[in-house]
Amino acid sequence: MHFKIEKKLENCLGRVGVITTAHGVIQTPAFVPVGTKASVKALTPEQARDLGAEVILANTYHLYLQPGDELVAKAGGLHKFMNWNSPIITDSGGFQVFSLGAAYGKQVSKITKITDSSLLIPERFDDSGAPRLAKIGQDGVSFKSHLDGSIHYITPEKSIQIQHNLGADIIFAFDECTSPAEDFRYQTEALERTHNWAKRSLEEHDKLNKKNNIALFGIVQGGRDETLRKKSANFLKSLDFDGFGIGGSFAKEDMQTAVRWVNEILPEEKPRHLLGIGEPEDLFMGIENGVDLFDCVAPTRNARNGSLYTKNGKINIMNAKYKNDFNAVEENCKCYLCANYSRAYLAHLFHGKEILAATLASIHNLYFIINLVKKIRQSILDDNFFEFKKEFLKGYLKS
RNA sequence: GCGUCGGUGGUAGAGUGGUCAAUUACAACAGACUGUAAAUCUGUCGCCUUAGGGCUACGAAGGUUCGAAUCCUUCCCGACGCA
Repeated sequence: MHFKIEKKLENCLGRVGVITTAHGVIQTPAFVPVGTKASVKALTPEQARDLGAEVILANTYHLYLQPGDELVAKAGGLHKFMNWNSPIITDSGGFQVFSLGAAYGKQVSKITKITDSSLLIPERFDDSGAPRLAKIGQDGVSFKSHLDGSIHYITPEKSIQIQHNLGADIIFAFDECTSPAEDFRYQTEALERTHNWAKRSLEEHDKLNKKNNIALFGIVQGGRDETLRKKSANFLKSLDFDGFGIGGSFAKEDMQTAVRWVNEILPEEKPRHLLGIGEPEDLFMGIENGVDLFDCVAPTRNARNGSLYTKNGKINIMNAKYKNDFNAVEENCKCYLCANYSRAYLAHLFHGKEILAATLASIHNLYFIINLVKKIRQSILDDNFFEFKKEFLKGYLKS
């Protein structure tokens, strides 16, 4: 993998670049659609490619459980298995440590509302007895499969081995994504663990990467604490990673400062991936603060649930007012949905639970988000990032 | 015409003397969703309300009872059986 910066955004951390991999280039900043189980839900790879995706992100834990990384290796690797011949990134399973662990059965996710104070009270957090499918052990994490209840112990070494079997172009170190509700003591302990796992991930990767065709990114954690975040960035910077992920579950208002603290420290010449973030306002924030890659399930999940992006904010296509609306979801949108179908038709597909609804809505949402990042990229090249940002957010956030 | 069974909120379908404005499902209406346990989840869903409650309701009309969707009578409607 090779990363080249083409232009920088003045007086801040933003930049435009190109990542070159064995399976092609990624023009950064870029949005990476999520295809957890080797499939961008509801879309064929051709559809994903046609709407502008240059790279996708799949998941180590889910593919390890089903169909198994060895089967994927036998099939000739992920690219061949799923017929996606462009770059692929795999996440390490670190997010599942969180989503199936501390967050299991709770309202917490990538973004936690800071107003929900009960989530920020440390005393509350002795819930070790609460049911969860992931438990952190000495050496790694014990997962109980949500598919059949079987137990699987994933170590950093194991995660890297699985990812090499899958054969993505960019892979991630195994980490522990923490909840913002954890107290400082726990965040410190978890960060030490993540750092230890980062080193072990790197060592295992170096053993396996004989052909030198796979890039490994380390993941910065540290919760909402400035010293921990900076400590993490400095530590990871000292190791020989090809790039970095910025992880964690955030209170929305903490995200910008956390990203900035980290990116001011991380080496400029290596790409940075803000993990799991992708709402329009977050994309502007991240890019302005030096993020090169974003992945997020929001466009595809929202699409399947009838929530569609427009330049005037999100709309719920199931709302009664769209039943007789024969306009496109978004006027002048060049996506396949808007070029050919009306709001009324899409609303009908959703009300009728037609499977095509998910496909058409996903095409639109992914096109919208991918294209938004492409426009932001172009605005930096054209020296009008801030004007574009202001104009876009004025319309998008007004409602 | 006789007999049997049945008529419950937008629909299907529970309930069969008080805890029933009525289980549940679907539909409807709205909201949420950020490294995918997610084609998922949450809320509302007779009318009015100063949110305490008030009012009208289980085919219709009478009746029994302190009290009826629930019991009785007649009528109307439907399905099936016999003529």
